[in-house]
Amino acid sequence: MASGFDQQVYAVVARIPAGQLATYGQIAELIGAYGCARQVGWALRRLPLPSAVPWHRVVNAQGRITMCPSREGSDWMQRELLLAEGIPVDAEGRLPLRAHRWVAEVLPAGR
DNA sequence: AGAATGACGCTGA
DNA sequence: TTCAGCGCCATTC
Repeated sequence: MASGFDQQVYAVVARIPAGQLATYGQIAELIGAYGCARQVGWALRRLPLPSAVPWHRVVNAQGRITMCPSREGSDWMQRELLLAEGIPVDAEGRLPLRAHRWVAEVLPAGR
């Protein structure tokens, strides 16, 4: 069952604009759970597919898709979805995170 | 209740 | 830049 934590994660992920990326740690921090980046990963793991949440826009701070056998290949699906968003993903799962970094618009008039 | 695991992050080598 | 180790914290056995 999706716990409140999971709902918060989905809510934040849903705020990520198309073509932009966010990290697990960033999501965790936005929901007030700094240091719980792993829990964010679990929330996405429990996320059934297909889902209305753009989970594919969430990657690790290393700027690479977390390729893990526990995902039953959903990691490669994420790569396909990112390519569809216009984000070039390397065969090793690496992507231009710095160029597509999503910045939560909660700051006063950026810049 | 205790120990092990995990879609992570950071620092050091 | 890549690899290894340690730390955080909730979930699972």
